[in-house]
Amino acid sequence: MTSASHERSKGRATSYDVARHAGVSQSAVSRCFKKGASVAPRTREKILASARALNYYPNAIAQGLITKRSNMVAIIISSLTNLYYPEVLSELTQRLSVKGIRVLLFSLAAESEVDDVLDQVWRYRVDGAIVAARLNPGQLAAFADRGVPVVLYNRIGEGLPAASVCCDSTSGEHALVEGLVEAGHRQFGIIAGPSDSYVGEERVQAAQKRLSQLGREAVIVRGNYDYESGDTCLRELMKITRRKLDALICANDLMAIGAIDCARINFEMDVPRELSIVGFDGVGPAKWLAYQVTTVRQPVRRMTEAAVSMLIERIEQPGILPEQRLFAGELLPGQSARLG
Amino acid sequence: MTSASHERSKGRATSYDVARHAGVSQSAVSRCFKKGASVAPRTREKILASARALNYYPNAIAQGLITKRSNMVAIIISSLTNLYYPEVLSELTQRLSVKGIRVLLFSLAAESEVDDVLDQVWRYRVDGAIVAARLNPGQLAAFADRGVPVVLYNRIGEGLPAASVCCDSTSGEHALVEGLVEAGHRQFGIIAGPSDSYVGEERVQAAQKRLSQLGREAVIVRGNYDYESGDTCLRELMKITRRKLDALICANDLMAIGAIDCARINFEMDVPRELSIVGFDGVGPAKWLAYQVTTVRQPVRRMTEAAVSMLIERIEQPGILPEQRLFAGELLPGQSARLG
DNA sequence: CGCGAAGTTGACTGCGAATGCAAGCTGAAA
DNA sequence: TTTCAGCTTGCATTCGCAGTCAACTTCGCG
Repeated sequence: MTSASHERSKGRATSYDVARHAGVSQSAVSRCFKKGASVAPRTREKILASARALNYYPNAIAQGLITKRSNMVAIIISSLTNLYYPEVLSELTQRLSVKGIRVLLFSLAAESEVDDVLDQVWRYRVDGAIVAARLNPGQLAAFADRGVPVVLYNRIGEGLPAASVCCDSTSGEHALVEGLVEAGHRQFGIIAGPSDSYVGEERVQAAQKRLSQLGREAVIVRGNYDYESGDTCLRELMKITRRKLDALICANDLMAIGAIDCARINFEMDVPRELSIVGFDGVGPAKWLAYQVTTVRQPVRRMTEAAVSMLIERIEQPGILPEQRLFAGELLPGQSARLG
Repeated sequence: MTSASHERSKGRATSYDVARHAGVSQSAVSRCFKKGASVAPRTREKILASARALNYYPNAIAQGLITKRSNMVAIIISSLTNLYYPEVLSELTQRLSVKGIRVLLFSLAAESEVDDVLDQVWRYRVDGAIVAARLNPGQLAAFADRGVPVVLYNRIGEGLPAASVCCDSTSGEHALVEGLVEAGHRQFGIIAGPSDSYVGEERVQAAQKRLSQLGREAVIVRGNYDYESGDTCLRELMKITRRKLDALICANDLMAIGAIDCARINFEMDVPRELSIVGFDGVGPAKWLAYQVTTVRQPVRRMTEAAVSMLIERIEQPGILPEQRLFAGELLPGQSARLG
């Protein structure tokens, strides 16, 4: 049934086995699997036939050793459970795969694990890395030190310049804030993200700044980016503002959704009539009929495409200067807020 | 600033560099990084100091070549956007990481890509694979052929026996169906998953079988596992049943959520009073206040743990017989259905 | 002081493929 | 037929590390 065991059942066939089977040298076999190499058509066919017969696949490990290119990149993501990252990860993986690059995935349960993860990253001699987690300056420097190109995703280099792609929080938050102010909201609240989230802080600061430019201010509480945070933070804000809150700006969609549910179900408020709630990201559930969150959608496809091409550029010609690509988010009006 | 360039700035330090720096042989360095090896404490310290000074990290690629163990496993997942898989992936990655195993991630955009992915899997000489995608018998046989252990996740081997972990659909669906029947529902509908989903088919068959045992039958339409499917399939069912539908069984939570929204918003029905809707999986959003889906929760943590330990067993002692581990799901009553 | 066991250490080889170099081959022009 | 350019091909070496084996230390004990 399954293809019969050929000559050497111990271990997989090597290029030498194929060479012997085809009556050529190992070099010829090697060249056969490298495009642009000089091999006569007849020879190539003969070798490929032997390779097929022996079920030969070039050993990428050995190739990596000699060429010093593993064709693997590390993707380091803090919390995959964030609902926003799965889409990013999936996009990145598929785009890299098209370029012939494999993904070595590292998922962090806690920030403290970064150093352990980097240890592994160095050992595996990855050609580059895409990082969606917080790196301290020392960790970032280590990449430069070792000549491993990095592209930060929705982060910027702290202390050192680094290649990065980000979604511009400023224009998005400004648009949201302006809409809310124009619509006549009076008591603003903000649910921030965890303090180690770069984009989270940026979003909150952008919102705050625009609010104060327009002569308003907001009460801020800090959440954790998850659904429950939306609930608990909204409760806290309602307490602080004595239920006067009528506009809520959340650092991401998931908390906005949590807050919408909490407002409707626990406080029996009408969203958006009595309370406007806005988010950020444009994740799948934000579009669900029950929520239709007013939010800013990150252009994930373009961002991942940029991340991949920036990384590949840097792998192919090391030493390119750091570059930061900023993508504007798209305002999705939704139904969870009254905008002017 | 960054650690100065030592002797050889070309490329990273090798075990020879460390050996020279410490005045010992390369073998000694190698032994230093392998636990249980015989090295005098003084020597070990001297070597580790040199390693630190030179920023040496053992080359996992070279190690893999010689030991024939890459310490990498492939994880092959069909659609990461499924909302259920991110949690699985994150769990798997972290559990494997604890065992010193790295994850090479393959995300399929289409079923047709499986063969291309497998090609890469063979090349990278992974120690094993965890597969949450449909494999045909030939593809499964290829793993056995090459001696690469596989564990199927929520799938079973078609044509060949294979190690697998699954969540038992039968008992879960039976419980749901029994509850719905006892509560006196009369017109049943089922939204199935895509036909290439093993668990999807199993769930539907289990539900159907129990329904007919209890003297009921259901109208079935096929969805795609996503939110929109819940909407479109519910509309179709309402048309077919002329709005008589009062119990809806969905093959997963995401479609159940889509159906709940559609029922409430488009058909202005009260869920669960007029229409009971049940799902399967127990994904995060199913617990959200707006839905509180009546569903069966898969014990993801135990399942991933089982998958990892089964895989590691098979890596360490090849030839263990195939084994199927079936986990019972936990009925979560929720608020989206009236159960008897 | 001698002897053997246990503990350390280094030389050497090989994992599987890529590649520079030189040799062999082909065919076209002279 | 001779000659030279342009392809093909094989040889030998290299990548970085693990593991075998033999040689060398050390130490306890008689």
